[in-house]
Amino acid sequence: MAAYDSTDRAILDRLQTDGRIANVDLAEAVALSPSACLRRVRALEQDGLIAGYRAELDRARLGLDLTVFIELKVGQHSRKTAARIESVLSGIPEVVACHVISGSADFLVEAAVANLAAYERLLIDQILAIPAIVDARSTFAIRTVKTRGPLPLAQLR
Amino acid sequence: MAAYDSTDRAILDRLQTDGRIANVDLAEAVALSPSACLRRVRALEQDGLIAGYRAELDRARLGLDLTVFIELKVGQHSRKTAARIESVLSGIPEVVACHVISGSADFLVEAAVANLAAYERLLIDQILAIPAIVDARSTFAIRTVKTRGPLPLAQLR
DNA sequence: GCAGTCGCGCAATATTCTTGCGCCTGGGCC
DNA sequence: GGCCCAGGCGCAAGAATATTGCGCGACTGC
Repeated sequence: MAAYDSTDRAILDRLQTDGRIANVDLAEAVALSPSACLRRVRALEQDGLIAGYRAELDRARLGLDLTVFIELKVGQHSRKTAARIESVLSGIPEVVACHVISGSADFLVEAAVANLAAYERLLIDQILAIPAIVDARSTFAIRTVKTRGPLPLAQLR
Repeated sequence: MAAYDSTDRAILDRLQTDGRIANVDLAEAVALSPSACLRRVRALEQDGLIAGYRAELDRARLGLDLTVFIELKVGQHSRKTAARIESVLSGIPEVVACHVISGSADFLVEAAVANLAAYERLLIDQILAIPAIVDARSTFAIRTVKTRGPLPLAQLR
């Protein structure tokens, strides 16, 4: 499949908001029969547009009161060290997101931890323990206005 | 409800990975009968631990090739301007996350856009158009190692 | 030891998912 | 203009799943 219409967009839009909506209700919301709707959803999954479904948990209620952004600098760059660093970082449960970035740092990591003590353990024992990481600069989220918001669909063709 | 056990954790863990798993299968995965499992899930939803369910879309396939982090500085701070800025920022579809942060900037925004042209429009027409925003520093994600990863559950009591 | 509470599994019912099928529509081609 | 084909739809039936009431057993606190 290569072209998507406004119905597909409506489906994606709805599923981004409520990923567990019954197909019957989704169908009604986008003005299709359940069978046609389900076929569209399956096609979107097949195409990889829908990568999966996730339950969205509440950080505060989980006891994760601290969201921290950590910029990391790497000493000697090489394909090998980069791969190693990435695999270690993404294996840390507290690491919720991780990007290779432009600018003065090399990685931007988002971590969710319970408190400052947990943050310290994460930073010292896990992140700074990675060889080749020479610097870390942390920024704390004082308040989260929006997180994991829906992706825009306007550009979809 | 106030105390959670390892079965609750297992349920949350599973639902974070596959938010649309059939209750029958979830029940089997956590070694419960379907009815008991469903009651647990409902309780977790009621408690707000499960905030909702979302379809996870693929940015690249949506045509969102650029993830940008934008640090914003605010000129004169006041409760009112802060509230205004937040509401405008979270209303922008491209803004996928937004935090009030510590450090030299005031806001950290994550935006998903199609390309540099779209980024420019977002920055100039939408973000810098907000009064009281005096500076913006953008960092581009060269590659995304991990995004919207599962939250850690180890600290849950 | 006993009553109360909580959470479980079972089973029946309601709801939903899923798939085959025939129909309609629109585009390309004589 | 008319024909043929492909794609997508709705309908309907059967399969699977969700949902709820109910009784039972285990643990708690007295």
